[in-house]
Amino acid sequence: MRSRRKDAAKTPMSLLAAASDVFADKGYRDATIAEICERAGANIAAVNYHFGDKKSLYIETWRHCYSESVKAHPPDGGVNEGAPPEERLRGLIKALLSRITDEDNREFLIVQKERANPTGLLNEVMRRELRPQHDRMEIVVRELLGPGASDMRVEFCGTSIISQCIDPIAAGRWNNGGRRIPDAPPAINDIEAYGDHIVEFSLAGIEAIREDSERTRKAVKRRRRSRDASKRE
Amino acid sequence: MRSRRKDAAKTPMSLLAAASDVFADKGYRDATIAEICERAGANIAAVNYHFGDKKSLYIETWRHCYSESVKAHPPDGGVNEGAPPEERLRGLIKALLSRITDEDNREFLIVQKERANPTGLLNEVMRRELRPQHDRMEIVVRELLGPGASDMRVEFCGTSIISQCIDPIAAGRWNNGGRRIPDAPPAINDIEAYGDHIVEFSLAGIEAIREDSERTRKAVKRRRRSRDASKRE
Amino acid sequence: MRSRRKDAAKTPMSLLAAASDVFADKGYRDATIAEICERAGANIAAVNYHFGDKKSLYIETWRHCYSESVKAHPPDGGVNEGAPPEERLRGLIKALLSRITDEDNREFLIVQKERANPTGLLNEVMRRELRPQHDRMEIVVRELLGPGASDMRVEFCGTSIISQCIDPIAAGRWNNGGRRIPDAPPAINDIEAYGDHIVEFSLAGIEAIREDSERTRKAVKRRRRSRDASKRE
Amino acid sequence: MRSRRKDAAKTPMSLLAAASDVFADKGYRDATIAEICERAGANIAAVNYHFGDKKSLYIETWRHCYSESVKAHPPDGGVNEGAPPEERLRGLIKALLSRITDEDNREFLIVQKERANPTGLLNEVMRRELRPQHDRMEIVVRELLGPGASDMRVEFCGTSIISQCIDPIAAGRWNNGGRRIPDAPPAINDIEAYGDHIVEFSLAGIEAIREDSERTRKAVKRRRRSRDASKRE
DNA sequence: AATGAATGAGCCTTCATTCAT
DNA sequence: GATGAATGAAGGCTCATTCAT
Repeated sequence: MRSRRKDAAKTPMSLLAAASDVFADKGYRDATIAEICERAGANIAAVNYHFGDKKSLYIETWRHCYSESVKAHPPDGGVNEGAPPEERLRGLIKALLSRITDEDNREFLIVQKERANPTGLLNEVMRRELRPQHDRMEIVVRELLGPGASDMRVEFCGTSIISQCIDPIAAGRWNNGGRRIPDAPPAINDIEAYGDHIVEFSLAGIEAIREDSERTRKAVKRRRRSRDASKRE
Repeated sequence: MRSRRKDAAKTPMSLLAAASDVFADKGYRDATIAEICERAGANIAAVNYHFGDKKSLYIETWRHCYSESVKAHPPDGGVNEGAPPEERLRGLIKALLSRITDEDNREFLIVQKERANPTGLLNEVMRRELRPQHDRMEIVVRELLGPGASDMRVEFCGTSIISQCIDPIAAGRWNNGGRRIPDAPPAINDIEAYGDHIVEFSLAGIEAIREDSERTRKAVKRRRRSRDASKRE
Repeated sequence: MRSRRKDAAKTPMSLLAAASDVFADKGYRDATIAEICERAGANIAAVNYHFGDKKSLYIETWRHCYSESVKAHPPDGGVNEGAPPEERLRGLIKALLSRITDEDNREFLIVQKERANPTGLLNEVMRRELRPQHDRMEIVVRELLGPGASDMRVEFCGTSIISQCIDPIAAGRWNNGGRRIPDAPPAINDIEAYGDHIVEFSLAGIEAIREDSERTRKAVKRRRRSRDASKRE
Repeated sequence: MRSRRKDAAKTPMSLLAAASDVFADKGYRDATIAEICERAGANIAAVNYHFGDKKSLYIETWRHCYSESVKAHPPDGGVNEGAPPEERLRGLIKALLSRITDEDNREFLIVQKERANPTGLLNEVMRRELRPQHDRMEIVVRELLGPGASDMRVEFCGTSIISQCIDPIAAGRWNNGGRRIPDAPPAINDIEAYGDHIVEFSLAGIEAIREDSERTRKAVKRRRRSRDASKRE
């Protein structure tokens, strides 16, 4: 007979694991407590007993998945902080892609479902994830754009990069075991190549924006100077 | 009292309108026939009478929204087919953005919900939309990349562009009446500016990929020539 | 254009024909007005318009089927009233069998359904059929059993004969187009042979009952006489 | 208040009992889960909780009724296997009659309803009952008919006997608490006497068929012999 | 005379949650 | 600490019937 003490925390963990799968697969509403308990090999009352209600389980499940996700995928992609911004950008992109394409990662799937059918339960908790991700991206992008870039330009570039990573994966537009809708838009077969593409594509995009940005600033300066001059006249 | 006969086609239209709102807001599963009928001012059996069942109403609703969406937003953005590819790209991006940020457009929201929680009911019907969209993008991108670009590079660039458009909107990361999650990553306030940004960012990205692509081809040629030469020796 | 006058009675007849099929196939409860109207090529309100409600249609349908059934199958089997009782019995049996195995006859099927799930709607109307059938049988059986047979013996013999005819057909235990439950008890392939069998089997049965009946009467007489004798002593 | 735990198996049994009554009374379609639950003193969701759905409850109910029926009415009527066939026939008839007239027996009523309005749900399960019943009858009948009887004659005699038992009861043509259609054909008041009648009637019928059968065989032999003789000449 | 849109009651089923052990 | 029987609200769907033309 197994020790009761040791198994004490076992059922909640099984429930979390099962809930991760089911919530990731079906979203909050379509997931049923019955299925979660069954997959966890637990009683149907186990969720309410251990977590209070479905909502709390949902939040707890996200936390669980998020912490596992962070553990498995350091957000800097293993690139040193002192590395040149191009390398750090590559690190961020690679890290993001590898995180959201990790087949063991339920957290991204849950967030995607939540994004489509918001329960509002993860609002508070998700900011802990999305905000820093964006901030990290912003720092690198700002460095690449140069000190003269406006906040809007920085944000736009950050959005461009993150969107390129997330959208095709969120849309299932990549070859994940081949279980995609046939005849749909082409899937991404080679995630690594796609990552390289994003880096190359985005660095060029940023560079163009930077040049444009500097041109604009000079033009503004010029305008301002000539205006000042005309004022002085 | 209003005439019943004259309103013959009115109830189905009211149902479609109500269903558009509810499905767009809650997705297939969370939407209830009761709410749809109530909003349409119809009896609870009206859906089954006019559309057979919830599934058929769902499909019909998407068709309805899609046809309205296409009517309101021609996919070429009003740019002539003979225009230079840069202009046509700008047209595609503007058209896509204006379509999916149109507050009267329920079709995009329904597709996003369907993407997250697939019912499978729109598979066949959605291909009619997604496929052409992708194809149109591919044609312009291929023209911009030049004849030497591989299929994969064309697909990647197309994906990059479409993703930049869709993802921030899908994520609600734009200022749509201010009903956004507070303290979330920054919203896009100026959709028009964001569109211009995508065009500039992406044209530069494509140009970089084009140059890389041509370099690669030359390198391959060089290698081939030298290999042939060494063979001949 | 067809004359309206002539078609005046057409829809009710179509409805009766369709209702015959559907009621015979599914019974009162499982039959739906929608299906009946659809099969009749009539509007869904036609039943209520022409017959008032489902119940009235049901009764009217039975009447319709019954009168057609009687027309097609004279209950004496075509045997002359002056014929010997054995021949008249054969006539009754043949007539009953041919009526209830007639594939165009819906009346028997409706009665069987009504028997299993009584609506009570046909009670009054069915007596017009069942009573005379039983009475006719009783007359012949009484003649065969002789004047000394008790009412109970007459009834029992009548029941025996009618049951042999009805039950296997009601149970679908005959080869009606082969659409029977496989591996069920054997079906009757040759209805005519089965009819001959019933006649032979039943005549012998009646004869035995008759002999028994007479034996009993004599024994009773004997007992009565001896009892009277002992009384006199 | 009664203990819940101890009553663990009580609700399903109550449901089965209530379902037996309701299904026997109204058949599958007309029976409602609401009524069954109400009669069982259970919640409306109890059926789905304990049996999954209405169909499963139906099948389980039949199984329940059938096993109770078999327990209460051994099919041989308590007659020893070594007894003469006349006695064994009497045993079969008495057993069948007592089973289907047992007022506690719901199984027969359910089968009759199923026979009229087949759901198909009991097909597989009913063969387990009908087949053996028929087979048992066939064995005795064959013994009584003698070795020369054709299969068809055996089947016909078996059908005759079983039909005499079932049909009047199925038709409600017996005095079951007086709740019969008034003015209908006469009811069987004395089931025991009717059983005796069936035995006497049928034994005579079988004997007649046996003699006919043997006559036929001799005639065939005679014809064959004379044909052979004429050939030899 | 006849239609078809519309109704509302009722049915089966699902599911998160509670309760007594 | 943990179970599983039981609950009740709610959802989708069917169908006989009604109503305004």
